[in-house]
Amino acid sequence: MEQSSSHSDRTREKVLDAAERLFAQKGFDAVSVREITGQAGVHLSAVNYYFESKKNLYLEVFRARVLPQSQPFQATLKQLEQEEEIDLPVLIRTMVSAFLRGGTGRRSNMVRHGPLFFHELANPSEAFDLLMDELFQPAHDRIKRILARGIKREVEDEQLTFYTMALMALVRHYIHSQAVVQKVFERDFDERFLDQLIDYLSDFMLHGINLEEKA
Amino acid sequence: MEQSSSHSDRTREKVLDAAERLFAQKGFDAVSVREITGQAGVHLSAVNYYFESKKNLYLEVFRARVLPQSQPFQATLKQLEQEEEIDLPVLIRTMVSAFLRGGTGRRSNMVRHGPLFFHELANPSEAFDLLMDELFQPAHDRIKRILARGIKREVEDEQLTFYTMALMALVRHYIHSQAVVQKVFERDFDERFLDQLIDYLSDFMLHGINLEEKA
DNA sequence: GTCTATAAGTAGATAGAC
DNA sequence: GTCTATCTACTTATAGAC
Repeated sequence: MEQSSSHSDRTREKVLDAAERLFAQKGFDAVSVREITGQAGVHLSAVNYYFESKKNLYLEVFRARVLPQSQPFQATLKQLEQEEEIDLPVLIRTMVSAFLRGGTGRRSNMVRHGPLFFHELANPSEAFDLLMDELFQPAHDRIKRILARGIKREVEDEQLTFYTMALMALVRHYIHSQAVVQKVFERDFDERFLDQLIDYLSDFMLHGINLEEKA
Repeated sequence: MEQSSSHSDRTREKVLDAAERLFAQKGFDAVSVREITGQAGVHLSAVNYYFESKKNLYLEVFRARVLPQSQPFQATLKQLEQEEEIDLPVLIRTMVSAFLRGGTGRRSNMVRHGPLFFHELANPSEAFDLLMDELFQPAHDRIKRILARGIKREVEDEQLTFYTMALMALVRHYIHSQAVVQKVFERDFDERFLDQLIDYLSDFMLHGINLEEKA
């Protein structure tokens, strides 16, 4: 902690790498400390030395990896909120793309960390509050404000909340359930499919929102 | 098995009840056999006596509870597929309602068993194949055929698959993430909210599908 | 069918040598 | 900072008395 000793830093990082990967694959309970240190190639006691406990290591994965790496995504939303852009199709496509691509051209961190979110939603621990307060709720609020600006007609607040949740539900499904998606679509979850998906999702969202009064 | 001894039947059922509840709350790994038998008010060894193993008890929850209780829901889809009804708004509303209400007026089994699906999706075991083959895939195929009949214009098969997944993603979100939903909407997940939700979801689906060619 | 007792394994965590 | 060795607790599962 006090020194930037490259060796001990690397040991700590190796544990964090393995923990991130294994917790994402199996969730907290199904992974043992022995499994983590085994894959990291370090000694069993390294977890307690560097992180005090398995539980704290788990939380550190969220604090040191998940939240920092969601910054590009959050920055995209923040920027979109401040820009003068108010064209709904552009706004929606940019947000959908930010979710599935993480705001950049490379593989989305949201997709990489999807399984971690998923386990935490299914089995909430202290990390749930962290995710909710630092990621989900701020993102939800921003998306809601962005949609509000892009929608021309008057919309009730609860209706707007529903549109926001619809967007999150749709992208979340593709982020969290890639196995089911691959099976049903009979396609690999590759870059071409991601492009196609962004098209489908953007169009669907746009038309779902742009409704006239009920027939 | 061979006798309908009421005492032993009730012991078996009490274990199954507690297992269903606890596995739904915490998932397989986080629940111990002691916890199950403790809450059921029966002896520890009852699990191995009646179900051979913890793993098999878990599977039995799906075989004896989840799948049978999904019958009303599946029956609704089957009936909808065979009826001459081809009005898209009615078709969509009936399906959305079947998900969230399980096809009847009382609390949906889909909602009751939501956490079990959720844990299994996050942490797939043998029960995943069971759910996929006996519930998700058949439901998906039926919904897709029902939508195909209700949509007037020509639609590509993959586009149709996407619409089907959109419906499942939207309802799944409300079935699986009730905690998040309550927090964001600041409303209880009661009957009134369920009615409102069915309105929102049906409208959103309907307009999301009924798009003209892209502007 | 239900109990006691216990086996056999694994979990997270720690004291102390190096 | 990393290792060995071990502690304590808890897990599923089973053999055998009642």
